[in-house]
Amino acid sequence: MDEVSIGEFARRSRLSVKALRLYDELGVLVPARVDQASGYRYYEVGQVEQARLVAMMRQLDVPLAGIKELLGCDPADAAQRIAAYWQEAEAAHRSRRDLATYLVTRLSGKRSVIMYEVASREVPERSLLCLKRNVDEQGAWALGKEFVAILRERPLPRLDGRAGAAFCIYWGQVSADSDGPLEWCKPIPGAQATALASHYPELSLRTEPAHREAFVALPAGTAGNPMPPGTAGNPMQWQLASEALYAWADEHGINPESLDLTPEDLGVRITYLASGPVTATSVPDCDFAVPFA
Amino acid sequence: MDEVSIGEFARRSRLSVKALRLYDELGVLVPARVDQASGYRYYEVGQVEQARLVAMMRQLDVPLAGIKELLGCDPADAAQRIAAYWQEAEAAHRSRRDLATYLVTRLSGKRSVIMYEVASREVPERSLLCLKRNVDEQGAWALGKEFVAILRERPLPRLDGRAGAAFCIYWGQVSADSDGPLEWCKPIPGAQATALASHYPELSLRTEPAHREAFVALPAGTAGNPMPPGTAGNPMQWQLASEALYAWADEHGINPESLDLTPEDLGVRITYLASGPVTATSVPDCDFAVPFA
DNA sequence: GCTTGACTCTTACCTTGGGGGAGGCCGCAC
DNA sequence: GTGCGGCCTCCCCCAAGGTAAGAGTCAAGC
Repeated sequence: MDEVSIGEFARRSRLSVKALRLYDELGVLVPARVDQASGYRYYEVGQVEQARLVAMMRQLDVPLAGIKELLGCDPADAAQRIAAYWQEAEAAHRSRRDLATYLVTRLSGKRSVIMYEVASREVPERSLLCLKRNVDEQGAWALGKEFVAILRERPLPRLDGRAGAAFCIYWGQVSADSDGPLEWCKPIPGAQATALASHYPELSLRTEPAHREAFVALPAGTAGNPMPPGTAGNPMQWQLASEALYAWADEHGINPESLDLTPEDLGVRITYLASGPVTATSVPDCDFAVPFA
Repeated sequence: MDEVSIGEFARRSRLSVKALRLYDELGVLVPARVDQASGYRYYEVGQVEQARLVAMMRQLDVPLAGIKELLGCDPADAAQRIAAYWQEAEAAHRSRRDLATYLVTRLSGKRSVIMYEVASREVPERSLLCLKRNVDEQGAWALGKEFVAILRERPLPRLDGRAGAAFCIYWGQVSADSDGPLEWCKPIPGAQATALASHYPELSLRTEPAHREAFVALPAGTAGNPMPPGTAGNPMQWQLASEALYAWADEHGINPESLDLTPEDLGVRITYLASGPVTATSVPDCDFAVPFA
């Protein structure tokens, strides 16, 4: 018989007996036969391959529920999903690497560590088409998608580069339990503002006064970046950005209080600089801006 | 007063109230004052900085016990330890990246994926100075250190390159619960074997018959590499290596059974090719070899 | 001074992916 | 028949919190 006991199977698959029993219970890796009387689990030798697959995925920290799913779908599909999963893991790792670098540098005695380059820009008075709503962490994603969808429905005159880039403002803390308003904005040419706005009944038109902003460019592909940054995965990146802004303000003799930055990062504007469409997989570049007086 | 309640402190530090209470309990981050009557925790505003430090370290997956330690020692020391910790994390990540690549490639339909280059070599009859002992996962490290220390006590004629490189053989499974013998070996010139051996009473002398070995070079800096590979952190790398060896055997018409490789990787020889001394921080290159008939 | 609502306290249970052990069967060799 | 090792289930344990329940506290408004 090419049937082996759980202990033998554990040796061959390099999984622990304990893990195998758990995988059985969760339906991730079920023994070929379970003796009715004794409850003994018997695995077929051929199952070793699948067991090794499970072991590898666990090594990649794929949760067991995910592994179960992946084993269920066809290999090519699974490959694609693992690749996507790994891309996320890579992004998270890069993000953590930034943080580690910052931490080590700062603890080494450097007084203010500049991880991100800060710059300031003048923003002229401009007209904005806005979509503002109270959303929580889940809704943040959806709101951004909705906004993009509305804008894409009807054509809009192109504004060059950053001038035309959409951005969103975090008016309140956006997290699982607090749904502070989130406002998506798209600058439009002032001359045609009223005319254009009438094409978008879902959006409101407002005029933003001229002001100055300090901003940092956030590296592309950092975890949590694609969408609700600070909401999704990566408050640390925000923290590094804030830190950079405070250091910059300090250096340029700007009163940190006049910097419109609360500990909760209210009023922060994230501008999405993606040239292509923002999809679930694309990772737009973005910058983190704060107006100041 | 620059004293704030736990909720306010949570907002400023971006930590959850629950986490703060846990950190208090574990002594990682203790409030400046706890009201005797009400049990309310009050933090000083100045503690925010330390709280953010904790948050960052947690983001890097430093365990709370480790954070507590790091907060205790001086910043420069902490910086160094975090840097070391991060180097390990980087190594682990590279190792997982290899695994992800392998997994995706294999699931994409490639029949045999060669992650590591396999080659074979003729090993002539040679004399070995050996230290063999039953050790478990903890002891594996210690045994290697002991071996190196013994050899370094007294001079030994230099053998060039791989010919002289020390290696260790896993005669039994080395893990937390099974302490299969581990044997460290250093090849010495046959002519002077007996004379040399008399200088090392702690080591035994044996002659290894001529044989052929299939081997793969393992990338440097992979987690678990530095020392007890397969014992410490990284069975997956062994699995990829085994996989590569099996594929190679198949390709070269070698009966896999004649390959001296069990599912438990018994008899595997790890050769350490580090040119410098093997220390706690150096990460030697190594290869994974299996004799075959 | 009282009420109300927001805040905080403790306690206890849930999560993921197992590790460890106790107490009880099972099977095989001698 | 008697070990001995392997296997079973059941229960408790870990990190690092999240969530809920029930009770006590604080501070603002009236």
